[in-house]
Amino acid sequence: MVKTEFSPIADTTRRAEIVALLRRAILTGQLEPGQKLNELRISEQMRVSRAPLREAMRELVQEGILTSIPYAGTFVIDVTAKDIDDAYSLNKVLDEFAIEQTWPQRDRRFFDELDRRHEAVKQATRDLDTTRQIESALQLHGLIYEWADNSVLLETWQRLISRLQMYFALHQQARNEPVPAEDVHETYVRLLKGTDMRAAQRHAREHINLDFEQLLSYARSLEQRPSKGA
Amino acid sequence: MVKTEFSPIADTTRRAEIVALLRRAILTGQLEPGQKLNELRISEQMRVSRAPLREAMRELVQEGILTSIPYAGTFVIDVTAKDIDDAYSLNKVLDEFAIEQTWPQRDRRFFDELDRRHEAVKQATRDLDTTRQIESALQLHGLIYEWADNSVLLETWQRLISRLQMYFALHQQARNEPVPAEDVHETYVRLLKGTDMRAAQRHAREHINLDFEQLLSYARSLEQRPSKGA
DNA sequence: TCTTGTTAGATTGTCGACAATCTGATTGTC
DNA sequence: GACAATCAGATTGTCGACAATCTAACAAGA
Repeated sequence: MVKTEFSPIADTTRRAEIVALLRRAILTGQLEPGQKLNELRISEQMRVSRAPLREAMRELVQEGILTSIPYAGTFVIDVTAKDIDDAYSLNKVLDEFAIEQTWPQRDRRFFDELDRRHEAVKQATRDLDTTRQIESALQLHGLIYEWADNSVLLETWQRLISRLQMYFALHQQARNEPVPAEDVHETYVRLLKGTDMRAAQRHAREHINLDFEQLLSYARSLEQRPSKGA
Repeated sequence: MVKTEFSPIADTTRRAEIVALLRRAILTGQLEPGQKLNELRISEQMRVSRAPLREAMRELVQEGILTSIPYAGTFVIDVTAKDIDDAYSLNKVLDEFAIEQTWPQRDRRFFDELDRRHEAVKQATRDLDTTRQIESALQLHGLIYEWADNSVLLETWQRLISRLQMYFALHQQARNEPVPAEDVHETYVRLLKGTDMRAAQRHAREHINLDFEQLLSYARSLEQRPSKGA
């Protein structure tokens, strides 16, 4: 008897699709921070009623990328330098923990998946597809969380990553430069395959440091010149 | 001119009240793990329509204490020993981080608040009010998170605490014993007031350890004899 | 001129009804 | 009797309309 593995079938509710659409629009920067989401207009554009749209928005509010004020509206969260700094410092701690938990569980499948995701980043870089580059880089980084076998940790990471992805997308969009050509993940992958856990943890911390420094300076520059809002 | 400070007025939507009602029912164990929430029945009991109820349930799903299966229903999450273990080990890491961040920011107001919350726990203990004892103990423990001045960390803690409160309530409910009379938080409070940060971190880790061990053995005993479901 | 009261328009919150889907029992067939 | 097809009931998902609330413009009065 062949042992076939079936993945869960897709959610077939409008609500789930709306969540996916909105999330993507926010995380890619199509919807700007602070922007108000008009329920009537969006529901007409999507050809759905307001009920599933509102339920979807509730989910994204709890997910932390929308914020809601009763009778006033629902808005894309604002990005402050402090938010980025907070997320960043927590991320350092979680990374260390995730690596520690994952370390003894690394096996052939782990290394294969590591290579696969690393390759995806390199491909996106070659294609000059910044959005996919950000997504795939976070996917690569998320492997240690998936492998740590701790559902609460994984959830926490995914909430964090929503914001980070948004920050990175805005950053990329703003500076509008060609993506870095060199492969900044080479060392990270190599150390995760090695035998020195401390070294891997240290590198993760410093490596992330680098990316965040750019983000922070960008966010600070935004706050120098506060926008008038949408 | 007197400078009066006003706190934001309460949310006046039905949705917000429903969220509060449901959350309380779940976290105090009135609604059992795995139990299905019938939308029609609950909406009739609360005298509201299903729309705000469903939106409230979406929020609690994202909060991690409900789980939803399309066209099947929304259920209170199941509590497995692994979940508790996962939450527990993450909590240790976060505690350490929270103490580290809070340490340099401790001031008079911090110590006063610490005493106030400690007193609340002792009062609930004297009153033999187990529900309030759990709540106030978690409040005491949460002070280091509120003081760490990291919004992402605080959010993470609050998500974690929802589950922990549920676990503790179920545990208390199950063993049905009088609450411990001795004051297990005395040392914790004293160390947070002291000068040895490492000692405080170490104690937090071990102190939590104790509580969790009880929880874990309880959860494991449940899994030995799986319930038939509601 | 500044403040306060009013009003119209737009938007969010809530409701009741209908459509889509699931579950379990029943029926019919081999 | 075992099994598949069908059907009724219950429940969730979605819709369109109405109620409650907010915002901004305007008018009235000190």
